[in-house]
Amino acid sequence: MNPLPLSYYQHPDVVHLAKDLLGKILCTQIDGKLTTGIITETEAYCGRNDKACHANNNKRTARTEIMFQQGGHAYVYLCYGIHNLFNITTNVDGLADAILIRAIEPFKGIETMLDRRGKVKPDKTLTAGPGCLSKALGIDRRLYGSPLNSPFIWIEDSDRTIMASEITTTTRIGVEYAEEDALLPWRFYLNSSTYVSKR
DNA sequence: CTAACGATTCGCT
DNA sequence: GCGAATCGTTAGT
Repeated sequence: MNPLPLSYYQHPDVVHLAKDLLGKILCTQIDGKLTTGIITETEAYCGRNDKACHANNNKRTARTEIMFQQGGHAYVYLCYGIHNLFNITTNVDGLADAILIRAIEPFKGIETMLDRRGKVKPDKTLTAGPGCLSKALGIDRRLYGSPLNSPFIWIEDSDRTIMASEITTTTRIGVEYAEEDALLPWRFYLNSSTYVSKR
C-alpha cells in the first residue's frame, strides 16, 4: 500500500485533478479482499457556480458536509435508491469540490469483482459505470468520509505517464438538470481504454 | 410528516 | 430504445 499523499487532493483546480487522476490506481480492501483498478474515466464537480454539483452555491447539508472538509476523503452517496456512487473530495477546507469516478479497468482481485457483480468473464460491463465499479470494488456508504489513505480505500500513483493526446474531454453524463452547466467540458476518459461508460 | 426526485443499471422489445 | 427498480435526501407543509 503506497497511497498518494493527502496533500495531492488539496489542489485548487478540480478540473486539473480530474484529468490527473486518469491512469492512477484505485484500491480497496473490503472484507479482507484486495481489489484494484486503473482509473479510466472521471468527472469534475465544483461547489461554486456548477449547478450539477450537490454542493453548488455552497449548499451545506448532512450529505454534502464531507465535500466542505479538506480534500482527500471519500464522498459516497446513493443514487436512484440503488447505486453507490464514489467521489473523491478535493480542494482545501471550506471549498466543496469533488471528482466522480465513472470507470476503472480491473487490475487486481478480478475474481472478487466478478463474484460481487455476479459475472463470469471480465468485460466492460464489470467496471465501466459509476454504480458498476462501486459494486465491483465493494464500495458503499459505509465508506462515506473515509480518508484516502485508510486501509480500506486509497489511490496509488502509477509508472505510466498519460499524454494529453490520450485524453478525451467532453460533457458530463446525466446532468441535464444543470441547464447551461451541463455543457461544461468536465468529463475525461482515456481514449485507448475499452473500460469507459456509455454516452 | 409528506412528496418528489435523482451524477444509474438492467432486462425486455 | 424504453421503462422499472428502489430509497435516502431534500425542501416544503
